[in-house]
Amino acid sequence: MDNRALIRAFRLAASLLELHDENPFKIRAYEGTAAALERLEFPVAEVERTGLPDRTGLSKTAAARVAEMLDTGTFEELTRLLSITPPGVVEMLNIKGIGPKKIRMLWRELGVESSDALRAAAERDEVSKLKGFGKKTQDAILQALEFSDQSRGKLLYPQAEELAKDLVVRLQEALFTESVAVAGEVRRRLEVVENVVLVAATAQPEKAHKLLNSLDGLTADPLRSGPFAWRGTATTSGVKVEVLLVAKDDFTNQLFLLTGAEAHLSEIFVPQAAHGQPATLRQLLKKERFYQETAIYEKAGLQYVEPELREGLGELALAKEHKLPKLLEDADLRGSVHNHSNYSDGAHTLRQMAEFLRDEGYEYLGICDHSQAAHYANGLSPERVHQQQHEIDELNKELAPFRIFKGIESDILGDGALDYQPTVLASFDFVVASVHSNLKMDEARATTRLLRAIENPYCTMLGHPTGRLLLRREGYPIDYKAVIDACAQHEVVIEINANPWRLDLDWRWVRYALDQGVKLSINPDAHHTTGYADMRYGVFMGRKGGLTKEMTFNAMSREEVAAYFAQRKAKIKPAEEFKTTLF
DNA sequence: GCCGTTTTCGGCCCGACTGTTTTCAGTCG
Repeated sequence: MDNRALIRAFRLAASLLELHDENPFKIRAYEGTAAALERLEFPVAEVERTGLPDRTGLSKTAAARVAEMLDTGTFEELTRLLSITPPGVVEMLNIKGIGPKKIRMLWRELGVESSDALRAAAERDEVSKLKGFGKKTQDAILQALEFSDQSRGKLLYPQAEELAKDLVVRLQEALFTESVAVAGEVRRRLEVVENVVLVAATAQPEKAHKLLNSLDGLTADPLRSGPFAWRGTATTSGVKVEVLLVAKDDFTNQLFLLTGAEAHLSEIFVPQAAHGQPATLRQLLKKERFYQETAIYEKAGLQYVEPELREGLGELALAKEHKLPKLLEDADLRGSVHNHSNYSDGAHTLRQMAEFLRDEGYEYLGICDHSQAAHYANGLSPERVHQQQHEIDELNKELAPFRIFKGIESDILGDGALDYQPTVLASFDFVVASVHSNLKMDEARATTRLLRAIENPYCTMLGHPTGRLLLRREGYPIDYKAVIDACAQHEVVIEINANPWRLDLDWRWVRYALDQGVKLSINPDAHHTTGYADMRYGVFMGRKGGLTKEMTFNAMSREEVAAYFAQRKAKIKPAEEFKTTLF
C-alpha cells in the first residue's frame, strides 16, 4: 500500500464523519493525519511499525490507525463509517461542488442514495427546493454529474501507459515474441485515453485470448471480439482495451494503421494521384507491405512523422515540404523551474529538492513556493520569502555551479493583480503567475484577469493557464488567442504544467504559441522529489504541439537562464511609475 | 481526535467566494 492510498483512506474517513455530523475537531484530526502523510517523503509501508510515531510525527493513535491500514487494508473507524453509509452515498462524495453536508441533506431529506437518484431528483426540480439549495446549485449538480459521466471509461495518460506496458510484457511472455507493441492513443501520447490498443504478431491468436480472458483486471467483451481481435475493458476504470492479433508479416502495417488518427491516415497528400495510385497513407498501406514505419513515409515521399504528431492536424503538409521540426527530447531539458519546497506545501526541503535535481544531472532549480494569498497551501509571508531567499543564497554558495533560482508562484488575485507588493516581487529572480481561486469566472472575466497579470512587468511566466484538472474539473474558459498574443507582446513564457492531471497549456495551442514566438517551459510543479519525473509528460505534450529545443525555456543552460532573468528584470521600470495603474 | 498542560479537560479554529440567505453555511484550493 502506498502513501496515496493511506491519504485517500483518511480523507474519506474525514468526509464520512462530516457526512454523519460528527465532532468537527475529530474531522479536523483525520484531515490532519492525511495532511501529515502527504508531507512525508518516504513510503510509510516500509517503516518499522513501532517506529511509526517517531518517523511520521503522528500521534500514537493515528499511527496505530495507519498500521492497521497497512496490515488489513482498512481501519476500524473507517469500516464502521462505511457500514452505516450506502455505497452510492459514498460515491456522491466525489461530485464536485457539493460536499458532505449537502449530501447529508439530499440523503436525509430526499432519500437520495446514489448519483443516478440525485440526477433524477434534480431533473424533477426537487433539489432546488431544499433549504440551502437553489436553482444554481441544482444546475451545478447536474453539470458535475454530466462531467463525471463523460470521464467514465477514460484514463489519464500515465495510468493508460502503465496498463498498456503491463499487457505488452504479459503478451510477450505468453506468445514467446518480442513483436507486441502499443498503438493508438497511448502511442500518440494523448493526455486522456479512451482506448488502449495493442498489436501482437502471433500465429497462435487463441493463446492470446486465453491469457487475456484469464487476467484479473480485464473484462472480455465477446460480442466485439473475433478470432484475431480481443476486445474488452479494464474492469475498474472501464477504459476500452483492444488487442489485435496479426500475422508476423503484417505487424508493421497494422501497427501503423492502429497508431495514426483517422485524419492522419485518410488525408489526401497526393492531390493529383493517377488512377489506382495511393493518395492517402491508408491507400498506400493497402497496396504494399512494410517492415519499418520509416519506409512507409519514405515511400510516400514524406518526412518521417513522429507518432505524437499523427493527429491529422496539418503535419502531412509539413512532412511533404520536409519542414517538420526536430521535436524536443527529455535529454534537452537542463533544469526545472516551477517546483515547491516545504516552505509552502511541498514535501522536501530546499536542499533535498536541489540535491536531487543536481544528482539527476540537471543544472538548475527554480523554486516557486505559493504566495501569501494561498493560505491553504501555507503561502509565504514577505518575512518568510526573505528567510527562504537567504537560505537559497547560502545553498547556492555550497552547491555551485548548480544554481537555485529564487521564484514564487504568485497567485493571480480576482482582479488580475499579482500577490505581494512590488518591493517583494522585485526580490525574486522570476515570477510564475497562476490562478488558484475563484475558478468559476466566465470567459471574458477570466481572460481579462489573465491579461492583467501578463501585463504586470514582474510576471515572467504564466502558470497552468486554465486551471483544469483532467477528468476531474473543467478549467475556466479563456480566450486562448488573446492570452497567447499578450504573452508574445509582453515576453511572458507560458508553462506546460507537466502534472498529468493538468498538462496545461493544452498541446493543441502549442503551435499557435510557437508561431507567435512565445517560449514554453516544461514545468513539473513538483511538490516532492519524485514529481520531477512528470517532466516527461510535459515533453510529450510539447512534442504533440511541435515544440523544439530552441523554443523550450528550460532547455536553456544555467547561464542563459540567469542572463534572461537578469535582462528581463532590468527592463522593469521603478515601481512608482506603474504603481498607480497596476496596484 | 489531539495537544498540552493550570495533569484531566478545555481549546483547538484558513479566507475567499458563492449562493443562499436577511446574516450565514458550505465548498474549495
